[in-house]
Amino acid sequence: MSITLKDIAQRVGKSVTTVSRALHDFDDVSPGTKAEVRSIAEELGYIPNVHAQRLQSKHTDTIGFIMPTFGPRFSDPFFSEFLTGIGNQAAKMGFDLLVSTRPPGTMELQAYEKNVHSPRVDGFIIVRTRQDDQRIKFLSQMKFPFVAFGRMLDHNDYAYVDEDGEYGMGLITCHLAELGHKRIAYLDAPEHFMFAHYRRQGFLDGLKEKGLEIDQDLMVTGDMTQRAGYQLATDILTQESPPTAIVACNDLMALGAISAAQQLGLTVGKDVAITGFDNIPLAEHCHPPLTTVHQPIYQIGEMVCEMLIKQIRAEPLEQEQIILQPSLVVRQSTVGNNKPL
Amino acid sequence: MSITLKDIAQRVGKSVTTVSRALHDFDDVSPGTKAEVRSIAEELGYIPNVHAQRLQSKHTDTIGFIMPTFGPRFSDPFFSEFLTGIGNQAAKMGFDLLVSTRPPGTMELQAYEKNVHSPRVDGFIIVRTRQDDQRIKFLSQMKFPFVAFGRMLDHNDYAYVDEDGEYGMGLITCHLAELGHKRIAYLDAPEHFMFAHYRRQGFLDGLKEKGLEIDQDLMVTGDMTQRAGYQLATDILTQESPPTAIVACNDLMALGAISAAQQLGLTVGKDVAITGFDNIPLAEHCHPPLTTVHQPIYQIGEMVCEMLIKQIRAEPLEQEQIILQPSLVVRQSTVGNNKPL
DNA sequence: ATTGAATTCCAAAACGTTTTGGATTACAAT
DNA sequence: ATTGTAATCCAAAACGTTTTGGAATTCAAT
Repeated sequence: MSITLKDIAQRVGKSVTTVSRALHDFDDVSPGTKAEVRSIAEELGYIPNVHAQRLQSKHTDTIGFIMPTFGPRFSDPFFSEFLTGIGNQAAKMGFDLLVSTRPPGTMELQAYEKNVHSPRVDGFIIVRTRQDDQRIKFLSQMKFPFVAFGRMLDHNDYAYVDEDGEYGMGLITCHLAELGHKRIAYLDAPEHFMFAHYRRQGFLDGLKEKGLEIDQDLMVTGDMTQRAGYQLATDILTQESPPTAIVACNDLMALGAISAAQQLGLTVGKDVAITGFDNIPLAEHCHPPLTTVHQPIYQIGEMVCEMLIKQIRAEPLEQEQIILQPSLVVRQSTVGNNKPL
Repeated sequence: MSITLKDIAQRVGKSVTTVSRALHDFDDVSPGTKAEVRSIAEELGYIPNVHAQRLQSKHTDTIGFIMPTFGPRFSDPFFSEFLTGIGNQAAKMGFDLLVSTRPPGTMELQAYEKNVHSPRVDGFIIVRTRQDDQRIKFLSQMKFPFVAFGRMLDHNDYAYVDEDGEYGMGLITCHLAELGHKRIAYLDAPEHFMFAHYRRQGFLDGLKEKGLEIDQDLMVTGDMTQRAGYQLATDILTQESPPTAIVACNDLMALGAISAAQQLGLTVGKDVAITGFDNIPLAEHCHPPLTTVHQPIYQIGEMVCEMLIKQIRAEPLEQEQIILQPSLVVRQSTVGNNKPL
């Protein structure tokens, strides 16, 4: 059995009330009693029963994160890094982290409902916002605290952090245009993802800015995996008039595209330029290293978590909505130099 | 405010006891009352308060998973896939999942202690077992339920699932030996990891079986990241008498090694053979595709979770200890054929 | 001596559930 | 009429905490 306030009270010869208040440093407990209570609590190894606390206090000191997973073989490096960010920050601020995994859809929404109604968490972190995002609509309507990584188009009165994907993808497109590329393919993600929307827009803006044509045949969509990148790039590079550059909307697809190009005997960075987006750790140590846009996922995880906890505690936020300006990371997948050292 | 048993009791005109027992289908409640209680509960949208339930019932219906993370930029595809496995299985069996992130060490052990003493979870899932694993020692000593992914050497009386890394690495080593390789380098992981121990053993056994010498200069250790694989392979391939094959103890380091070799102008699969271990999704779609040993991480996550929940529920396990026999996946990083299609 | 204020304490209620240990009623068997 | 049994119900206790609303004591000011 574990130690309760009652046990301490008995040892000290005071009431449970006094012990509780001593441990919480109320000023109607004498310094002597406080010291004694604390020392005995320490000695007995007292750890409060969270369920009693939560039942009484009506809050859970827990934040919820429902991971939108796709299929069983779900292996996205984004999540482990992001999770580390929120996990570390939550621990630092004294919160627990409740994680669920659900494919987007009905079951996912039910998980939100369950956790809201039975008060399992005090707030949610939402990632990969979507057009017409049911999660955000539901939580907004319930007035339940949440912070999102990602914006929405119509709905703008909630707290979020996002990276300016439009700007970032513009940087990439201009970079390629300045290297002389005219026919540039684009490996898109499903359009319901907001990040895909912004990045695509940035690509189109970039083309326009540089006076380049948009070739619809060179715009294809995949599921963001390396496998998809491989297949789409293979298709595109084997058509009659292949592009000289491939812009992938994320690093994973770019890595697949690199493999595809190499499989076709092309030298990436010379015969064809390929770019990604996210700057995952893998991007630096592939061959050739990938030109991409950096996204500080770990830090975003920390920020989002901190904002959520402040919101839960009703502390003021300096900024409700944060948009990070990304930077371009130029590597050899666009600027060649693949000779042996 | 949310609906409680009291609210239902008032509406039905029965006691709280009866309402509770009706909802739990006890047979000392008349069928008519049960029906009425249920319909009213449904109508009011009753959801039980988990904290009251947990305070009363002494169990949490929650399993804990403390991710051993290394540094902030922690991006290991293993974790998202494994997490999906345990998350899905836990949801299927009606359990919540509490996740923490801690670098191995004191803070990590404190997290276990906190979650055990304040009864936050009913059991733990442990991954990447270590020599002299404090987590396992602590939980065993506390008689607190847990299931591990991974074995230990001395301590064997706990439930686990593991893949036979010794056998798997033996397969790889023999495969390379049969291709005629004599000088084979080994990219090891830190020796305190049990999986590293077994895989290394399999490599050494394989060499011995094929009558090959062990060259200590060709055995180097890294931190399992792609970056480490890149650097170690660069070192090894630029020494005076480089190996003809590199065996990495995991896929991530193997991918780094592939990049390193390519950076040096070598053709992987022809000039040098490189192998991994884990068969992460990336391994299939890199260039050249990686010869590796498959590890069904998602399924292992499911299994471990199911075993843990059964253990918590005191249901019998068919098997307390499961060792999976892995299979070799031969791809072009060892068997060449890198011509354009 | 009385009043007032400060200090230190605590019994009881409350949070929402489940469990315990009967109580009540109805009805058949004696 | 009494006993036994089955069916149905419930008051009260319990889980461990925090909060409420005082009570008791001390000591200084009047």
